[in-house]
Amino acid sequence: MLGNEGESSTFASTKEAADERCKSPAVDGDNSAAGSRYAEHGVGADRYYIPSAVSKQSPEPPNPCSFIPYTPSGTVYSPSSAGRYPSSLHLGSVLPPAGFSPSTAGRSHFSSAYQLGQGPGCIYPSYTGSGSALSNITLPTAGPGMRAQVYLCNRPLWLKFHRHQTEMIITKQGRRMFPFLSFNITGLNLTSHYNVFVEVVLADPNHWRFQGGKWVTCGKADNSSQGNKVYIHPESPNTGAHWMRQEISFSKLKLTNNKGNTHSTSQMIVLQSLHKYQPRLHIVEVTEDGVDDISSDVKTQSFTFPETQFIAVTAYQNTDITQLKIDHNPFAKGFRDNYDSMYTAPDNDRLTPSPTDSPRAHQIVPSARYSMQPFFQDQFVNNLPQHRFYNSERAVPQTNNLLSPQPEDGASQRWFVTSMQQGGNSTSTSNKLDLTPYEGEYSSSLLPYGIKSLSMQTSHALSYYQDSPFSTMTAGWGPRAAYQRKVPPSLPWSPRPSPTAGFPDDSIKVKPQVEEEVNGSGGLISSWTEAQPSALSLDKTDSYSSTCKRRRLSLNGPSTEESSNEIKCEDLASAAPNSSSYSKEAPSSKSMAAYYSFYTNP
DNA sequence: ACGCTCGCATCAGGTGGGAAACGG
DNA sequence: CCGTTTCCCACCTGATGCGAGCGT
Repeated sequence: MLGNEGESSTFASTKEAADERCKSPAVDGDNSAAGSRYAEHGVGADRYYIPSAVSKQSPEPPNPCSFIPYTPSGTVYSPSSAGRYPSSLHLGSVLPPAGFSPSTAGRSHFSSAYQLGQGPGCIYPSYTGSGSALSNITLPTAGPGMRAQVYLCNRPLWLKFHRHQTEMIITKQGRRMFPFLSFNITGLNLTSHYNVFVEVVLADPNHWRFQGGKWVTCGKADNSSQGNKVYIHPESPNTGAHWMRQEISFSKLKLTNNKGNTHSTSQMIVLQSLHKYQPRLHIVEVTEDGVDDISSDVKTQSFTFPETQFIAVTAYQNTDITQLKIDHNPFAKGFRDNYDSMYTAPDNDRLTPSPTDSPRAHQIVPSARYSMQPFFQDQFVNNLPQHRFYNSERAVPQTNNLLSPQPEDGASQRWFVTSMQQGGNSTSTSNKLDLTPYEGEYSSSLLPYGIKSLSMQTSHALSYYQDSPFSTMTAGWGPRAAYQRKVPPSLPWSPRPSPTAGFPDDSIKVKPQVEEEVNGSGGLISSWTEAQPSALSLDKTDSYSSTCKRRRLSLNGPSTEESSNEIKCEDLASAAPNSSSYSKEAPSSKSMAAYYSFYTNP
């Protein structure tokens, strides 16, 4: 479809910066992204980020370029990533420590680390033939502003969904995404103006079908689809300072299958059911009047987060996804059988949900909510989000990473291809792998949060938003107070603590898996892949499916418990490994330190 | 008396489920 | 016949408006 066709072309087509985009960033990003995507998934990608400049400079071959600069960090990953995905994934997990420790170092590190960049090939577009254009595009190191870093604010939530192969409902009138895309951006020129928009491109050349409890390919994707594939952030154009001041949320973005709707096109992205898509974030420097600066191709930067890929559906296929949506989407509270329990018992829900749920909150928290300041962001980013940050380059880098890890780019590509061809399974597997590591990180943080928040009280008033892990962080910060105020009243559930109690078990259970995964980079992958299917089935049966069923069937009485357990497990598992990494990372600010320590300690 | 804050009610919009309709 | 899509439903959130209470 559109996306595929050419990212470059797509972009070009895209109104705003089509021209420019074509040239560069977009393309690069796409490619890179794609590559990373398949190879690493989100995980790897997140972790690895490359300087935008680099990535842009040379998408494909570029990798080398981007790489070079970041090599150092790259090296770190390379080992891990080098081998294969798994490794990369691991890397991601691993990297954090190394890269993270120094905030600054961390960044560079990340950049290199991030494979996310994904090579052109990875993404479907690339499939079509990626673009040389991309590769050609070179980002000048461009000014300071050019080195943008993007952090996926609600990544933990995305990872949760990604694990089960995210599904997004598309309706005639348009349906919002959930989780929705929310980013924190750094590295822009404060005074320069940028257009920020999301493009959704075909993630692979397959048509998907849900059979036997899992997604399998069935035929080729319909590339002929037409319709808007780009959603421009309503606040565009705006200054770099504006974009970096707070999280950039695309919560209003709607997905539709109604090609005929030209009116609402600007607000809706037209997709085809049962096709897999990959959202991409594009940042285009424009003139003050919002006109793309044609003169500078370089000014376009693209970011792809593999964990945000999803399959468009008109009705949910996987009950796990349905349950996740219900548990985390505030608007779906009405479908929570154990609504009460969720608050009381399931920290997980609360914890996870809230953080995740309130992607906004997450996002907001870090930036807007707390009114993070640059330094904070850096810290934040460096510490936690590092993984998440991507430089525009990052995309390339990712590829690089992939490449790096794998000496042969081609190999990486093959891998991608294979995965794609394989179908959901392979992809899913990879995803899972990636996810785990990341999740671990996040989850770890989350869990603690959850626990704390619960005890603290927050969530309630805060509801979804508060939950965000950051909230905990916040706790340290001023904001928290506010939350507390509200919470008390609403919080009937002092019980939260209990949930915590529950964690231990889950955590323990989970840990083993995580460790295994982490340990063998190569092994991990394999294990994951294998696990996935089983894992999925298991998970479903155990946690989600049970939950789902319970909800619908009310099979399991204590659905809440199950759900909570699940969540906990995930979080905990991830947390454990990560926690260490976090602790390792040096929080730049005291608050951060406290924050981390807080989580880690538990 | 004026201004501010808080609480309640209302409305618009979003969500998944289920059944019906549609198409191959 | 089967899979997919569409429509309607009940429920929930969030934003907004209005009024009451309180402080200056």
